[in-house]
Amino acid sequence: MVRGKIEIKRIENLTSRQISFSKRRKGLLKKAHELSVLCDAQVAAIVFSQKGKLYEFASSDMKKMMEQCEMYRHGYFHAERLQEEKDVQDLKNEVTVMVNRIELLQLHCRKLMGQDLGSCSVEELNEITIQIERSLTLIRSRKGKVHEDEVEKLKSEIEGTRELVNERTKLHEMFEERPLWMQSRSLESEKNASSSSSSACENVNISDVETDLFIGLHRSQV
Amino acid sequence: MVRGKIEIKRIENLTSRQISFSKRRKGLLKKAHELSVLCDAQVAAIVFSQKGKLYEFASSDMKKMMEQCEMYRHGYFHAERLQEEKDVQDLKNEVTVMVNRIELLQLHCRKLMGQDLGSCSVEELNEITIQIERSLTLIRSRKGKVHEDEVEKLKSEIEGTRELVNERTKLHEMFEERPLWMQSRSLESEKNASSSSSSACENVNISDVETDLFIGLHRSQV
DNA sequence: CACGCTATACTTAGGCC
DNA sequence: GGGCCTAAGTATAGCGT
Repeated sequence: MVRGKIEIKRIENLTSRQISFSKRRKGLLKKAHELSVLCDAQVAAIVFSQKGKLYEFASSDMKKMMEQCEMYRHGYFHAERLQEEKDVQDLKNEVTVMVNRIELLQLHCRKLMGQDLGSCSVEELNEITIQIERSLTLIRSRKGKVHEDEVEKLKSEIEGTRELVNERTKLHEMFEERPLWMQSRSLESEKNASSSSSSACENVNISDVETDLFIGLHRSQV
Repeated sequence: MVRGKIEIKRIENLTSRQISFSKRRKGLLKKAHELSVLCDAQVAAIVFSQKGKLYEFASSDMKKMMEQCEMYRHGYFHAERLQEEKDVQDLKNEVTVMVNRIELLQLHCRKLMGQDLGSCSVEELNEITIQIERSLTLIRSRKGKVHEDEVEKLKSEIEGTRELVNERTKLHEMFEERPLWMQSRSLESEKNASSSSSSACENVNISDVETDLFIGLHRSQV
């Protein structure tokens, strides 16, 4: 029956090929199984027929590996994948909500700014007017407050300055004579008045000499 | 040499097992190859030695499949994965931008409504005041317009009503005689007046006849 | 380990049911 | 398709090198 040894190349006769496929496939899986048992090894053999039918052998560990592989191939880990999709959907929803929120806020702002009033009913216009008048009151009161504060601040600054001046004056009083010219001038006028009217002549002369002296002192101070 | 047929169970002798493993492994891969060629099928055979060394045969398509499988196993498709991560990041950025946008808008709104003015400088307060005053003007003008429109509408309604009344009156005039008693009475009085003053008597008679004719025509039309 | 040998066991092409 | 038969071809256990 069987003559020469067969050549390893595609069997052209369909029937023969199908028969061979069946026999050899069984043989291969059997041998895979024998190998895995006899030699205690991890073995897998996978065969697809031309029609796409799957035949396989896999020793226990291999089986696990292949299942994992299959899981990854069919849209990787389902749970993970679903979670990711859910997260993305949540984010998108969030964005939508925000877009709406922004539009509403914008509309509100625009209405407060007197734009896009075309869609407003008379009631709405009244409400906005009331709101804006209230705003105006609030802002004016705030401005008033700010101004008051400023005035207050300036006043306290001035107060501070006056105190400094007072302190300086006090210090002058405590550690110095009152400026001499002040004293002398007042004395002078008094003396002139008194001298022109009726007083001692030597006194006038003495004050004259003293006056000269004071002028000199002032000039050196300037 | 080889006596009885061997039993398919783990070979206890290590050396024998290793030798068998080597021989049978080669045999298996050879048979896998033969099957794939002879029968034009997709075949893969994978063997791990106890030491973890890998030996395999895979026909072309299987090779691709296994590579894909490997890719999936090592953190599924890189490109896809990266794209997904990028998309998520983009969405998150978008959300952040929107959150900022909303905060700004809210602040703007609140300021326009006279709230949270604490942080405003005098200049800003002035700006807001100007804006609000402008708004007030716009809203009032809008209100005025709305009222005008309403008045206009009412007026035109009234006008419409009046026209209807006019039309009704006209129709009455066109298709109906003035109530007979009115006409007769006025003619009567005129005749009485004219005849009683001074004029041709035949003329008065002729007009009487003509009037009678018209009355006849009108009655047939109604 | 790898290779060769050899007797034996296993596989399988071809045929038939 | 599957099962059986048979003979030729193949694989391989156990041995030696």
